[in-house]
Amino acid sequence: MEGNSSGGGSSVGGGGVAGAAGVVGGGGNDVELMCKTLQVEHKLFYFDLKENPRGRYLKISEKTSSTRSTIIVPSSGISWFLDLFNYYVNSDEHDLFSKELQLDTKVFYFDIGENRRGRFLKVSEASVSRNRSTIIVPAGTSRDEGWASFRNILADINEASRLYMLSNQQNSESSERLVGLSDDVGAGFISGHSTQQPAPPTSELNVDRAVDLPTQDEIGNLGVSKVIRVDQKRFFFDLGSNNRGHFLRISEVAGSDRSSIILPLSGLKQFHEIVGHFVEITKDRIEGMGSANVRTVDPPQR
DNA sequence: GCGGCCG
Repeated sequence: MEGNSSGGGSSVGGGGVAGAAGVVGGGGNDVELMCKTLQVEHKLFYFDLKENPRGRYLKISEKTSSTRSTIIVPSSGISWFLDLFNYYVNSDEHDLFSKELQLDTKVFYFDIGENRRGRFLKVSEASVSRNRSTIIVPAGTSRDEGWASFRNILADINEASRLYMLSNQQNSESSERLVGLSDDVGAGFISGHSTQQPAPPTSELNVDRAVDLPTQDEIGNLGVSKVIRVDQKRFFFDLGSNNRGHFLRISEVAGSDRSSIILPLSGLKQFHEIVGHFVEITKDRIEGMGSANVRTVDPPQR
C-alpha cells in the first residue's frame, strides 16, 4: 500500500506559475504528457512521459537524499519494461535471471541483487558515448510490492502512451499540420497485458515478439514501400511501426494469398547480411539467367 | 531515514 504518490508536490512545476522559467532543464521544451511518482522505502521514483519532435519517451528518475539518477526509455520500450517487471514480479525467486533489452542504440540491463537491506533490481542504461546510468528498485518488504507498484505505474503509462499514439495517428490522418510531431505513427494492438503472463524470458527479446501486429494494410505506412516481381509472385516491402517500434513487413502476394513476415528494424542488418551471404554463394547460378526477371518497381508516388 | 550502482 505504500505504492502511491502522495502530495509531495510531485509534478514538475505543473501547477507552477507561468514565468517561473518553468522549462525543465535538460529536457528542454519537451511536452509532458503524464507524470507519476512512486515511493518505495525511502526512495522516490519519478515517471515522466514526455514528447518532443523526435518522439515520445519515458524518463524514470530515482531520487534519494543523496542520489539522483535517470534513465530514458524510448516509447517503443515501455511495454518491454512492463513485461520485464511482470517477469520479475511473477517469477519464483529462484529462477530470476538477468535480462537485456536492446532498443535501437540503447541497451538496458536488468540485474537482481541482494544485500543486507534486501533484494533489489538494478536497471541500467548503456548507450554509446554516454555515461551508463542506473536506477535501483527495491523489491519491497513484503511480496515484492516495490516491484509490483513499479509495474503498475508502468502499466498505466504504457496504456497512456498507446492512447497518445493512436490519437496522433488519427490527427495526422485528418490534418497534415501535425506531420513531424512524432515519428511514432502507426497502430498496434496490444491486447490485454494482463496479469499472469510472464513475458517471454528468452534472451532475444527484440526479435521474436513482433507478432501482435496490425494485419491490415496501410497502418503505420510511412510512405516507404517497394515492390518486386519475381515470376508469378510479388513481394511488398513496407516500413511500419507500432508501439513496439519500427519494423519492415515483407509480404508475399500470389494470386489472392498474402503472407507476411515482420522484421523489427533492429534485425534488418543481420537479415541483410544473411541475404548477402546467399547471394554470394549462389551468384554463379543466378547471374547467368535469373536476374533478368527480378525487377524493382517503385510504387506510384503519393 | 537506510542501501545497492563502480562511473
